[in-house]
Amino acid sequence: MITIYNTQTRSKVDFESIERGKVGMYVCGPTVYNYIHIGNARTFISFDIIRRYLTWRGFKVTFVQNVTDVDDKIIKKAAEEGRGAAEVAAEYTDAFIADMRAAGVLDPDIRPKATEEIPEMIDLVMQLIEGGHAYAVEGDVYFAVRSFAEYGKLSGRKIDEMESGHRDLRTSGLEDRKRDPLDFAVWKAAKPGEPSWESPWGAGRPGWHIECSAMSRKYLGLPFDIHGGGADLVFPHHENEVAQSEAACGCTFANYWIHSGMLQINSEKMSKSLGNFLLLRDVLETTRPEVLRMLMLQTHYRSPLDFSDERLTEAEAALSRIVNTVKNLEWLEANAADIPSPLDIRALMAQTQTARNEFIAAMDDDFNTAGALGVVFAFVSDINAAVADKTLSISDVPAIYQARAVLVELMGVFGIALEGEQVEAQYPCEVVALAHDLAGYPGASETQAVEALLACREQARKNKDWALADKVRDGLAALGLTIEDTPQGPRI
RNA sequence: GGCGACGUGGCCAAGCGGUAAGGCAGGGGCCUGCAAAGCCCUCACCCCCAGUUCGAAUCUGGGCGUCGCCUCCA
Repeated sequence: MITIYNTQTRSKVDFESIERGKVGMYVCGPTVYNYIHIGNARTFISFDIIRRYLTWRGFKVTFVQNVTDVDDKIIKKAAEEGRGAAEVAAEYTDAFIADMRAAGVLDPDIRPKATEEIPEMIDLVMQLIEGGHAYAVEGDVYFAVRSFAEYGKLSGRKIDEMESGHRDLRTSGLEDRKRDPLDFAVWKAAKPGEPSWESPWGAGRPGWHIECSAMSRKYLGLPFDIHGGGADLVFPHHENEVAQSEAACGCTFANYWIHSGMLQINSEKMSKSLGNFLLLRDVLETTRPEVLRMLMLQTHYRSPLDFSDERLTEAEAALSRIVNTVKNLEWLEANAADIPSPLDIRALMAQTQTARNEFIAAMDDDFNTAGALGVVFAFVSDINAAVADKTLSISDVPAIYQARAVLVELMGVFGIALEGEQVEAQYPCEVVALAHDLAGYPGASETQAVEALLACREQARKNKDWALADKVRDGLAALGLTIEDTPQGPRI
């Protein structure tokens, strides 16, 4: 059973998807007015790992991430640069997608753009007005927070407390048009020169919050399973999404709210004023994406994560420990000799099994990547110790192969590909997982050992490593097993 | 002022009532032509105080400290 910390209940709860075996997931994407920064990357990588894990655990995940391509900041940027807002948005949308791919983040299944979903947003606004949850004022439309009794339930705030404690709610004249200072715009009247769409309230554009409400509803339906984003979006963005969506449909919006912690640089908040604002693309100039991921894996996704060059260096060293072990195992497989074995195969296979189980236990517990990574390292130590200074026998190859396959598989769940050619355990992992599950994996059965051995030989043949392939065949022959190569593959 | 999070070895970090994972760095040894990698050993009374309990890093209360959100923000 997977447990997830739900922001709304502020507790870890068992995860049950709405539809058995399927998960609908929505993660707020960026507003494309600049290249994304390393903090954005933390959030997106966190959810990439969550998505990969759910997929690996057997869920069919539908992952939706929007691009907010119409917004005040984009308009401002365009004005500064003397060009169109659409042009600015298009440039940074492309850059965003390129940056995500460079960081090893899988593409979402659906990546809606706000500007292409305007009719759905207008529909939603109309619904809110009809339901008495929103009102139009001179071309603007505001959501009436007092009309939604549960306003504040996600972020744990109460309307009255917010108003009494709020600093400067009534400073601008604009606020007077609202019935309540906390009411927020769901539709904004266009000023001259701004991008706009026709609507029942005149030319204008959608408010930020309504975009996500409309797009998530359209592509996932309500309610859906998981809504995610950075912790700084809890209020007001997500709170407002809940209010709009639930006021309109009269149902629950999202069952689980997952928020990733903020990234800090050298223990300080990242901000332009502090001069410590790091773009993802700049970091990736000098850092491999696996190393960045490794750094992020070492901290739980909900905790603040401190980013620094020192930590990057440490992450690189840590990763190389795993890589070295994989390389070592590859070498051992290729150089197994026809001699009596000094290796305790059963122990190694049991450790492989334990590692896989404990990895799952850690990840099932609210995606505890740091704990899971600890399991991986413990496994690496087990392997290294088992194999240290030994000349291995042909008969050890299945156990070695399995250990390596699982190591690669588990790191693959994190989105770190250790190597791709020899072991077919690189992502998509669900295929591998399925195969293992069907075989009652992991176990130490002869059948599996033989299968692993056959796979090994096939790989060797593919690499035209005839010496190794023949060694495997001879080794099996010595055990009384004869391999026959058929058009469908090897058979015993 | 309101809401919330956190404080574990030199650094990072898991831990969710039963006697401190893991990584990085450091020290000693082994292996090695040298090195790298690796192996073995070594390095913590978990911010302070009080309480609950047979037993607490883990629960409760009170301190001290750090940070985040409350405004656009991943």
